[in-house]
Amino acid sequence: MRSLAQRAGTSVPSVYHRYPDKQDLLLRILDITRVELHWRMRAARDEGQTSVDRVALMVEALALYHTHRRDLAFIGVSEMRSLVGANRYRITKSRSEIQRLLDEEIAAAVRDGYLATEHPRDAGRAIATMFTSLAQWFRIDGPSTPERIAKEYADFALGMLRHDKLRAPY
Amino acid sequence: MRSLAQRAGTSVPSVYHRYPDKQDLLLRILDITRVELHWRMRAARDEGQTSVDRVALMVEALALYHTHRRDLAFIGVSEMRSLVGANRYRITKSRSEIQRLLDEEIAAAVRDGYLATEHPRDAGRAIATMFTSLAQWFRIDGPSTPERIAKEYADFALGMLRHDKLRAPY
Amino acid sequence: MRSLAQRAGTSVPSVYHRYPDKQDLLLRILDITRVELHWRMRAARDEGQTSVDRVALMVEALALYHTHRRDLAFIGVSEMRSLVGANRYRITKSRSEIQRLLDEEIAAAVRDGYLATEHPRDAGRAIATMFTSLAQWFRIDGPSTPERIAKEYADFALGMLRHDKLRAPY
Amino acid sequence: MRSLAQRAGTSVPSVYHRYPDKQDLLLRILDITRVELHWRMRAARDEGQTSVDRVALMVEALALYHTHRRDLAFIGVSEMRSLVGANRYRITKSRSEIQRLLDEEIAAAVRDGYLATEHPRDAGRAIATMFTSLAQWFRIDGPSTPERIAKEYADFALGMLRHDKLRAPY
DNA sequence: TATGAATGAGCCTTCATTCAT
DNA sequence: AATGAATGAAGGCTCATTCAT
Repeated sequence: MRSLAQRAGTSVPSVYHRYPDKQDLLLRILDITRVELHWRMRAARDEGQTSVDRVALMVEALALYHTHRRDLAFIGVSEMRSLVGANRYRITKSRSEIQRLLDEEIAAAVRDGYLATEHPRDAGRAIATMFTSLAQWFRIDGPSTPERIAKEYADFALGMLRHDKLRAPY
Repeated sequence: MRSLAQRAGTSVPSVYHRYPDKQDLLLRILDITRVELHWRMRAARDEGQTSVDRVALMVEALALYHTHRRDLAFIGVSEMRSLVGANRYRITKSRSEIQRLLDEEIAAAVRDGYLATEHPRDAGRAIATMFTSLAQWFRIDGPSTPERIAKEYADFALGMLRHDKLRAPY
Repeated sequence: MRSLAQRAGTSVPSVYHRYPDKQDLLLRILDITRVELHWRMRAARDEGQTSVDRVALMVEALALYHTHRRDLAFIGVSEMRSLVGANRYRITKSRSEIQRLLDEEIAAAVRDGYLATEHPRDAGRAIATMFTSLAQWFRIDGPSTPERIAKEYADFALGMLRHDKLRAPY
Repeated sequence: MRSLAQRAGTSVPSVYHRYPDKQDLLLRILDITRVELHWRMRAARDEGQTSVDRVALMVEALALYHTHRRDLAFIGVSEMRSLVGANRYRITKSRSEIQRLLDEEIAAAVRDGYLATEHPRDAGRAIATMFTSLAQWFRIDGPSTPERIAKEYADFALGMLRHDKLRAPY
C-alpha cells in the first residue's frame, strides 16, 4: 500500500479514504477488468455470423484484451491468489463464465460441422490459457500489433480445434 | 519459513542450517524441477525419429511434467516473480532454453514440410503457455490420466502448427 | 472524533469548528458535569439544618448525580485519565474540592457529636468512591429510582461514620 | 506494546514471542490477579468463625488486595473495558463471583442476626466498590499500612451493614 | 458555515533472519 | 545438530487533525 500510494503521488491514508482496504482495492481492479472482458467477449460473440466465426472473434477478443490491457490482465492472473472468501469466489466465477462463453460456441461450431475435436473442453481450457504469457512478452511499442496478434491466435485456436481425418499421421 | 518448517516437522533454525535463506531455498526448488524438465525435454527430443515426431514428444513431455509434478510446476509458475537478481536471471534463462528446444524442433518440422505455420515463434510460445492452467484443474485422481492429457495436448499443438491450404476458410 | 461527529449528525471538521481539539472537547464535557455537581453539592449543603443533615444531603446529591447523569458521570470516571497537563490538574482540583466539601461537613458532624469515626478522611474517600459502580448497574428504567438509591446510600454513609461504643464487637 | 516492550527491556517481537496479541496479554494479567483475589477471598472466608467474622475478613482481603497489588488492581479496574467478547465475559464473570462470595456471607450474617440492613445487595455492591479509589491514593511507603487500611475498611463495611434501631435519627 | 479530501504520526502485528545454548 | 528466544524492518491500517473549496 505504501509504494502504491507513492506511485499514485499521494499518501497511504488518502488511498484508504477511497478504498476500505487492500483486498477491496484489488477486487475493484479485477472487477473493472473483468467487466470489460465480459463486455468484449459478448460483443465479439454477437458480432459473428456463424458459430465458428463467433469462436474466432472471441479468441481475438481475448488476445486484444491481453495485449491492450496488458498490465491489468497480468494483475488478474498473478494476484488472483490474494483474494479470499467471497471475493475470490466472485472472480473465479467470472473466469468460469468467460470459459463457458467460449466453450458454448466451440460446442456449437463442432455441432455445426465447422470444427472437429475429440476433447472440446480441454481444448477450450488450453485456448483460454495460452494468452497468459502475452502479458510478459508483448510490448505495445514492439514489432507486432494487438490486431495482428489477435489474428494469429485465432488461427492457433482454430487449428487446435480441427483434429480430423485430413491430418496426416505423425 | 515458519509454516514451511512446521510442515517439514522441524524448526526454523534447522531450515537455515541447510539453506542460507529463503531465496536460495526457492531457487533450489525451482532448479531441481528445471533440471528434471530439461532432462525430460531432451530425452523426448532424442527419442523422436522425425522432426514432427520430436515436436509431439516434447509437447507430451511438457504435459507430463505439468501433471505429474503438478505442485512443483505450479510453484515454478507462480513464485518465479519472487526471485531477484542473478537467481531470477538463471531461471529465466532456463525457461528460454526450454522454449528454444521446442522452437528449434518446430522450425525443423516446418523446414521438413511436416508443419506449416506463418508464425512459428508466437505459436511456440502459445504452446509452451497452454499447460500452465493444468496445475489448477488437473487432479491425479481425476477422470483422466497424465498420459491421455499428453496425447491430447500433442494433438492441440500439432493442430496449431498446421495452418495450411487444406484448412477451410471461415 | 469520527464516530462522535457521526453520532452528532455532523462532519468531523464541523466539530473542529467549535472545539479546538479532542482534549478540549473532553475538558468541556467534564467541566459541565463538574459545575453541575458542585452546584448540587453546595445546594445540598446549604439546605441542611444540622451538620449531620448536611452530610446526608450531600451524599444524596452524589447519588442523584451518579444516577441521573449516569453517562456523564461514567465519562468523568473513565476518561479522566486522558486529560493531560493543566486540564488534568483542573479536573483533579475539582474532585478534591468535592471531597473537601464532604470532608468538612463530616468533620463538623463529628465535632458536633452526631457522628463518631476514627478515620474521617479515609471514610470520606470511601464514601465518595462507592458511587462509581452505580453507573454500571443502575438503570433509570430499572426497579429502583434515583431517589430511593439516594436514601439508601445516605444510610450506608451514616452507618459507616458511626463507629462508636454502641457497636457490638464482632 | 512498544512502550511496554521498552519498559520490559526487550523488543516488541519478543513480547509477541510469548503472547499471541495484546488482548491476550491483558487477559493474562487480569487472570493472574483475579486468581489471586479469588484465592484470598476464599481463604478469608474459610478462616472466619462466624458469618459476620467472615464478612469482615473478606472485606479485609479486598483491602489488602487493592493496597498490596495496587498496580494490578488498578489495571483490573481501568483496562477491563478493553477486553472484548469471551475474554470480557470471563473477567466479568470473575467479578460477579467475587461479589457473590461477599453477598452470600452478608446474607448469612443478616440471617444470623449479626447484621441488619434493608438493602443487602446494594450495600454489597457499595462495599465492593469503595476500594477502587485506594489504588489512586494509597502509597505503600505512605503513612498508613495495608493492614491498618484493611481494619478501617472492615469497620466501614460493618458500619454500613448495621442499619438498626439504635441509630439516632438525623 | 460546512465538508470531502488529505496527511503525519503512530499502532498492532508479522516476517525473515540471527543469537545463544 | 538442533532449537527456543530475540530482533530490525516492514506492512496494513487508524486516528486526530488540517487543507481547500
